[in-house]
Amino acid sequence: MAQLTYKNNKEISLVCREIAYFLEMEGVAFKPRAYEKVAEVIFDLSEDVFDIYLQGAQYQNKFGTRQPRTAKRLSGRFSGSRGGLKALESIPGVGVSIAEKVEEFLKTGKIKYLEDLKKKWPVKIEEFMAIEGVGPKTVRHLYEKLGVKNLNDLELALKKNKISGLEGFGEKSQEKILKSIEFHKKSGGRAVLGFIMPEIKKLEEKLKIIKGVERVDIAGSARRKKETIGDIDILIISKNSKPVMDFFANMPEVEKVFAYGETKSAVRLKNGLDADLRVVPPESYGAALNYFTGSKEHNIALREIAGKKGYKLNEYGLFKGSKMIAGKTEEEIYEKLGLRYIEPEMREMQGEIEAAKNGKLPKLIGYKDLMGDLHVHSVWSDGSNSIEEMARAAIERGLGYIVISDHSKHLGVAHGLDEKRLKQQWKEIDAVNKKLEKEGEDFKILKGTECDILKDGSMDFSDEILKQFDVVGASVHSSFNLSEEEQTERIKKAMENKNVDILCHPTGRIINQREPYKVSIDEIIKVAKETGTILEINSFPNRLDLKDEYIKKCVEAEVKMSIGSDAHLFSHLDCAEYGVAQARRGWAEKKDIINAWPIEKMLKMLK
DNA sequence: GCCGTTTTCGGCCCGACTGTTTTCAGTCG
Repeated sequence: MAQLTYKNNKEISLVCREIAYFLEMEGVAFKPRAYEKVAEVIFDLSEDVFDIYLQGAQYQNKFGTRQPRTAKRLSGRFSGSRGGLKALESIPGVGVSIAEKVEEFLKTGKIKYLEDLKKKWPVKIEEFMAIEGVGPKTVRHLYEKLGVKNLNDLELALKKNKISGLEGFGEKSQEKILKSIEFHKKSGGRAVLGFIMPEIKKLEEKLKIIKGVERVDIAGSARRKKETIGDIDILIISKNSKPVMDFFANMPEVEKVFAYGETKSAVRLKNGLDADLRVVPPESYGAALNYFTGSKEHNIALREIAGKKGYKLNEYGLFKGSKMIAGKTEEEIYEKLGLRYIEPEMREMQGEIEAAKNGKLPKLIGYKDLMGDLHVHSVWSDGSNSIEEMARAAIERGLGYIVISDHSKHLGVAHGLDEKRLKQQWKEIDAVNKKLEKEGEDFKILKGTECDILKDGSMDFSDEILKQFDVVGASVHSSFNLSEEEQTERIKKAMENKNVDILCHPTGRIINQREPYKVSIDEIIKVAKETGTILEINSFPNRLDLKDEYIKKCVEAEVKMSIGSDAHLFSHLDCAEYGVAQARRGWAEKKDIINAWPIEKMLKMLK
């Protein structure tokens, strides 16, 4: 095989997307959608396309019985894959032609087809696509008429007032594009769901009390519980939409109104987020909720299924001819399509449609299933509340146990505990336990630690100390920049310690702030299985570490996980909700999460 | 360009809103 250049999925996804844009620009029918679809699939793929091309083998079962076309054409029957073109074609949406282009990209770092398009249209297409309201057709128009090739050119043309004179463009178009560019320059991407949720709930409450509003639902990626959201989608049931729209567009939180219609409005809020509002009548509630929840790809798949059954699905209902056969609830729509009901957190085109068809959907862990919290801090290290305060807050939330897991001495900035203070802390835990027991509380505080994994993989406490804890968590808090091999070895060594029960926030990422450290997650999962180490789903809103696709891998590998709030303040205990959401996005059931179990069973699972 | 419980041709999700039109194309979700 010729020398290959490594390309990650993002890069491959991007070139497919670029091709899609250029074809769209040329007005080519259907092809753009084909490339776009592949771009999305590859972007979301957890395996590297590069690896699939090289090996292909273990990848085969992921998409079930899907057979590559070339294989069938060449030999009439599929004879297993060892990578190459055939393996690429087993990726959904990839056929002969796209497989060849991906291969070319891996072999030469370029795709002639795309290079030719770029020569023909020397514009920075992906730059333009980030601008709200500008699509491929507009780009073509601007290039042909004004020679605009990039955002700088566009800004210049706008400032010189050149756009509004063009055919099909007026004053407002010019204004709109200029505003979009300005916003794009200062906007910082997506908001962390757990951080923005309080504001969303406030908004929801405000809308609920408008006269005539029967129901308000937050849909979109917030309902799917994505880690971050790009905008807020709100669905309202009301027979009279006008007052709702008026209220919405005139709220003090609104900075700018993009669209104002009878059933649909869109605004930008002062906090920088966009909010879309849709008002529908009660009989369409389920259809609208389904449509507005997404994901877009999931919706498209549903509509395709509807189409094949001779139905039509839109946000108003499921129709056979002009007769509505479902729409009031989401459940009846799925049922009429021959599918089991799919929870919002799973609607990401990760095989849920297939599973719903075959009755193989998991019974996801529920938001009320947690019986304890395995990751709680106190004033003993960097927390803000006492052990007793944390315990009482946990009791209020219906939990039966918490693990006080303060930092170890190596983490000086967090006031980590040394052996001496540790002994004192244990005394306090015993005392509070006794006090609570006297009060008749059925609650237990467990002695734990979030012990640093040192650079060489050894632990910050000796085995002699570690074995005295009820629960030992181990975390990487330093030396983030090791090579993947070194970091993986370091963590493996910690997991192999017979006293280490839980690997905390296994990849160390902080959303919108810090990339994960380089580590082989597959290796970690393998070692977790071998050593019986639990992997944590850290629930803090900007950690959510493990992420959903890794959770799914754990579920498949039968590696057990824990959900920890990582609370540094009693109110942070509520963050566990986001950990559960994350677990649900990773298809986890109660059996996969050890703190959804009673305390005795949970403790037995530890080393 | 991809795909198949309408299988190797002939389809491809669907509707709202905007701006510039006077019936529609472009964009978005």
